[in-house]
Amino acid sequence: MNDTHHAAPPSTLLDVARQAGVSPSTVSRILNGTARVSDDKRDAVLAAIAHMKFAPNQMAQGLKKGRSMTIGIVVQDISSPFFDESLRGVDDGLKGTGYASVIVSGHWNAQEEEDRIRLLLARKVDGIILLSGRISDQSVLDFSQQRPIVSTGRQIATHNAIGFKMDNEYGAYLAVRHLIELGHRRIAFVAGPSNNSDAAERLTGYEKALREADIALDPKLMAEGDFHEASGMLAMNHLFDTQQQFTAVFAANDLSAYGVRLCLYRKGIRVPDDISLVGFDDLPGSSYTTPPLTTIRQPLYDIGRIATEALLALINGEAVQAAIPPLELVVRETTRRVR
Amino acid sequence: MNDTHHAAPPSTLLDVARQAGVSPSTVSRILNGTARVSDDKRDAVLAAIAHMKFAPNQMAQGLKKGRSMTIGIVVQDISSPFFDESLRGVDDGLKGTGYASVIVSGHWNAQEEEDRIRLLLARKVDGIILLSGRISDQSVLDFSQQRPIVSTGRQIATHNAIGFKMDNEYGAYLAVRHLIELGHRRIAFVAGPSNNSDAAERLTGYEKALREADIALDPKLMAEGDFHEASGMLAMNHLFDTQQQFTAVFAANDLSAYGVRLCLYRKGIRVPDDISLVGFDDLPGSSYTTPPLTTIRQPLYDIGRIATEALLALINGEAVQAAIPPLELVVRETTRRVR
DNA sequence: CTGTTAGCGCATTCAG
DNA sequence: CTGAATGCGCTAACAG
Repeated sequence: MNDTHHAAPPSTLLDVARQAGVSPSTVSRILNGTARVSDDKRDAVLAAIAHMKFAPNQMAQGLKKGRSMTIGIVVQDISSPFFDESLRGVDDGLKGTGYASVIVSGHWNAQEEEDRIRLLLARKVDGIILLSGRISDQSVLDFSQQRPIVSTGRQIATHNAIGFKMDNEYGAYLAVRHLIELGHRRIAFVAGPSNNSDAAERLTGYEKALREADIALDPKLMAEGDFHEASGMLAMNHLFDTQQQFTAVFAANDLSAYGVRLCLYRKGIRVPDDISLVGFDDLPGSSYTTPPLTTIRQPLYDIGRIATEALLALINGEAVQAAIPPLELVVRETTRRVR
Repeated sequence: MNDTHHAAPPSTLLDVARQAGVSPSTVSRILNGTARVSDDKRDAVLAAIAHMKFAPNQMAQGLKKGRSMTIGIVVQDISSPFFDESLRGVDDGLKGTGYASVIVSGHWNAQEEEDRIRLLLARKVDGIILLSGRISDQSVLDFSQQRPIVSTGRQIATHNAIGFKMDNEYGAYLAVRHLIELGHRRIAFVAGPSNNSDAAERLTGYEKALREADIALDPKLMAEGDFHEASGMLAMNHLFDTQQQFTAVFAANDLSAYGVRLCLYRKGIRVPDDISLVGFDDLPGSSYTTPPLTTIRQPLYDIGRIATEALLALINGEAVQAAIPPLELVVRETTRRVR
């Protein structure tokens, strides 16, 4: 079973010290730039390091320094374009810092999310970024006693935990107002899951825009989805099955807008000629749908990037001053003036 | 600057031992099930653990046991649906194993990829999964001297490194044959980057299918893209600009097919009525394009999952027997018989 | 400028 | 069944 000839036993700092004829501390000093070292010794050590392809054992370093040089990222779905775009921001934010990240998923389940966070804490991550968590603010605050935490989707600000929150209500309001300005008055809404706070806020924005335009809210024009494509399609089918009349649809996120789009295609309804469609998020794929999707742009990449920079600041005890770009309407080609 | 009242100083195994009135070794034994312990002491220890919310420091454990319980994943683009779908497979494969993963990106650059791998090795990951690497097989073999490696896209099999390879040529052949069977003879090809081996193999498959049907290869019908949407659109524009005639397009991957689709939409060309389109990958989004994309299904999720199981087996010195489902044609709605 | 010493938190001999 | 002692690989005083 077990092969034992794995070759090249990883060399240690001690090996390097011996080979270079110096003490371990000298090697350590050179590695960390902790103190001045004479040129000849330095050269010898560097040569030994290169020769043995030595790289310090990060677990040992971490144990000693109390810093793992690792941060934890909690997402809810590791293969959703929504999270992945932010992860790219995190990745870029970490570039050149020496930090690596371990990514875990809460799968939209509060219990699992807490378990994962505990796992990260046991791994001694130096900080945590929470992307769209389900757990309570209080939990976050509790966890932040152990390690600094940056979270999206919540309004917190302590010495060890900060949160960024997008104004979902405003975004939805922008989307619907755009439709209203184009002359639409019968505007259907494919909502997100009611137990999701972002979804709830977007609903509020929808309502607000209608109210402001003196358009009566019609519950029959609203169908709940779950933020995925299939649910958008289902919701739309339901609207048609119940004979609703409308000239526009606002989907609570781009993914469900894709589903709506497919339903419309199946029914031979043209977009935007017959019906206008607006999404929310502006996922990378939304500029390449047919036709390109009008949507509310959420700065996903920036969120990841800024959260990372904020966390690094927290870790280093620096003051954090983070500003995330606001949501904005991106008019593409799925909306047009009602005839 | 630095706040020092971070509260709840993480308790150690020694703290637990003291609180329970036993020796550290006893606590360790209970934690690891290493030896029998009397019930009363066990209860006391368990109580102390619960009371102090103790969780063993994984860095210390790792240093001691020589196992970090972490595996490294190397992708090329952290926010590409292609990789993310495989990452989901990895995530599921790791579930319940106690392993966590640190994901790094090589950004399609061999040098960066090697650097990242060295980083992972320095972090003492217990194994590495390489998703579509750019580095040479020899490099992989060299790295595998230090830790087991499972890689996709290559044909290797040593005691410490195994590779899984999809038959890209066959997949492309399937795609083009499908088009030919529908009566198409002027089939354009939007290739992938020529320095990418998958792309090269897909080109070979395209050529093979044409040859088999006695259709002369027309270089003017081929345009090189880079696997991204924009390049698909550009390539298609180029084909139109140079007045090429064709009734079908085979795009080397789904992303570029999306770009092709948009170009066609812009020109008012209907799919599949005027032109048929086939992609490659079957990304999650491809069932929701308008119309849903006919493509070659690549078992992305399974690849991640199976690679993970294989790696875990390698780590544990078990025999690995992995079989990845073959590529298959998924006929959806972007292809139809030529009129 | 440099070597010696002492742990970081834990698992594992080795005695009892 | 259980405690004392030792060391994983590295850094940080502490002396020179």
